[in-house]
Amino acid sequence: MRILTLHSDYIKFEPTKKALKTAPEVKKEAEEMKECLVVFMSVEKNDEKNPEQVVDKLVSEVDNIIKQLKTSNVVLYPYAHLSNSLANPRIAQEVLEKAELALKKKYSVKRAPFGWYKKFTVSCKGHPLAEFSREFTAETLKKTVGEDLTEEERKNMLRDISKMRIDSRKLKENDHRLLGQQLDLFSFNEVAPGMVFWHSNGLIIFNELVELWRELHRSENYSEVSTPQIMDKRLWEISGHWRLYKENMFLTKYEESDYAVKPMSCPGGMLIYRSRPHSYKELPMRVSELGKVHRLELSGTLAGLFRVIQFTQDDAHVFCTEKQLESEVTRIVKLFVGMYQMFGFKEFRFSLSTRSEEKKDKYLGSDAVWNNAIKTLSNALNKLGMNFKIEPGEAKFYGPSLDLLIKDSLGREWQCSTLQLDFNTPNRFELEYVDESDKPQTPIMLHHVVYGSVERFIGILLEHTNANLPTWLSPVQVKVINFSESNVKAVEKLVKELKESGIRAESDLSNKTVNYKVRDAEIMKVPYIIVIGDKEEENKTLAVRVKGDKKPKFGVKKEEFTKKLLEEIKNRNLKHLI
RNA sequence: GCUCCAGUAGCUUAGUGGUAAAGCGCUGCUUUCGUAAAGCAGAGACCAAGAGUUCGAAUCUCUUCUGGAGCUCCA
Repeated sequence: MRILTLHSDYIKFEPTKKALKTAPEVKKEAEEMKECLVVFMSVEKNDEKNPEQVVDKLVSEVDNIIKQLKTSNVVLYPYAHLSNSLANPRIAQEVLEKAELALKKKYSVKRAPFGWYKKFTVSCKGHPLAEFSREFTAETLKKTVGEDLTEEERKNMLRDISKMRIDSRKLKENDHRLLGQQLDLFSFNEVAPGMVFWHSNGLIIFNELVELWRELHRSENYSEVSTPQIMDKRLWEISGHWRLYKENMFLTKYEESDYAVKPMSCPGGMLIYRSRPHSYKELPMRVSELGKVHRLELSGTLAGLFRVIQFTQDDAHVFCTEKQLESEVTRIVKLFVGMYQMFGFKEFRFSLSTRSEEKKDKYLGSDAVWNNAIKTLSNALNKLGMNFKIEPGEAKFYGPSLDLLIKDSLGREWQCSTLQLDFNTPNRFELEYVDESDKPQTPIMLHHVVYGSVERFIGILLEHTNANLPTWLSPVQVKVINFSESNVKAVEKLVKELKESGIRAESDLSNKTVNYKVRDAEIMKVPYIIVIGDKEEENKTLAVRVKGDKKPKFGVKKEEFTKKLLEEIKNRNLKHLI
């Protein structure tokens, strides 16, 4: 809420015409008050969350001001022009009415009509305390007063935020949102729209994917870095984000300076590059960064894991010379293709995103630079014999990009991996290396992501496989079930041994029938189900049921099972070895 | 953000004006079972939040929040 108070000799006002259709009817008569405090006020969007608190705050502000003046007359004057983010009129009127009631207990109050155009004259006294303006909201009130919630407020609030239900009517059976709930992988909560709460099972998948990503990048000589989550506005001005991406960035403050929560990891990475001089001998220099990024998205675009506000980008930056560019592009394209074949995606194609002519001011860099970049990308693809389609107007603001589109088991196309050429950022950050003849040169930069967003990739993978994940990705790899109470110890021993050899094994010792427990493990998509009964204890073998099979395999030797399973996990096989 | 739709127990749903019903899950007891659901009993929701209409609201109206479909945007 914003208020402007004037200690006045008199005020006269008269409604002329309705400004809002919903405004209550009033008499079109002039009203007047003498020797009063005129409070011009506007109720703002922020106040909607807690109108009562705002009323309290308004009353206490008026109290404070009046204490210093010799008057007990108050005129409440709704004055929308004080703000450009007005509250809903209903709420504004409610606040106004409640404020009037509260103030009437102490003062003689007049209220100008809400939702009407009014003509008015006012005579301000002009002494030092005659004019004040104040701005406050429910939140700042909370902080300034510093009071804890009452027991009841806390309970109501907790009840309010503790639910988020899926409307499954229009979702397919294998929708990742439903699978995520069934398999206890992740959830969403209204306190963090568009941000994932990873449950233990889901985080296992997440971490396995990250581990694979790390292995791949390590083997191609990437070094991994990590940069801060929020950084000073100046950095984003340098990078160009402030001008071209500001509306998507979360802003915050630290000691009077503006900060932005990173929507991309690149600018931070540039500062690491700049932290010491570089030689041409270091190039190509490959750096990876698993960055949590936040992007303000229109609320209607959010969709499960597919589109979120906070996500994890498996970013990488390669700094190289112009000569090295094509071979780096080729290498990265191969990296992409290899990766998706690993997950069993067989169909894919490339698309080359370029600028559109109409919106040239939305991009950084000259024509020559752009044309050159596009040429390099298409050359590399042609040499690899990969087909691609050019998509004008799809490029990022700093350079053209090459996207890998994969087709999932449902025939849908997804863009996950992308490779972006960036001839601009290195210039803006004045990145340099020293060449053979000891002269400073600007490196060319490549950005690339393999998963794109780890969150979204998990969503795609869940639907692609209907959550029948390969063993290496399964949250629980082996479920061990006891036949009767006498077998509990044998089950516990086996689970302990499996865990010690690095297998994610769990027991189910609950007082249920074997049938029931097998069914439960099948529903939870556990790849291997082992039942231990007296027979197994006597013969020292295992009865192993592979997920989906109709019958178990009896008489499996424990050592052999463990060995094959470890092999399957280590090689990240898509198919079961047992 | 816009348009339309939805929000009832941990989950799936029934309940269209008289303060909530069921299945699964959970807890307890019985049962000791051979590869997709053993039996009985019990606990558990003030119906997303707020306001309004009404003698009375899960149910009608409005607002807010969140989710879904589409538009738009994107990793």
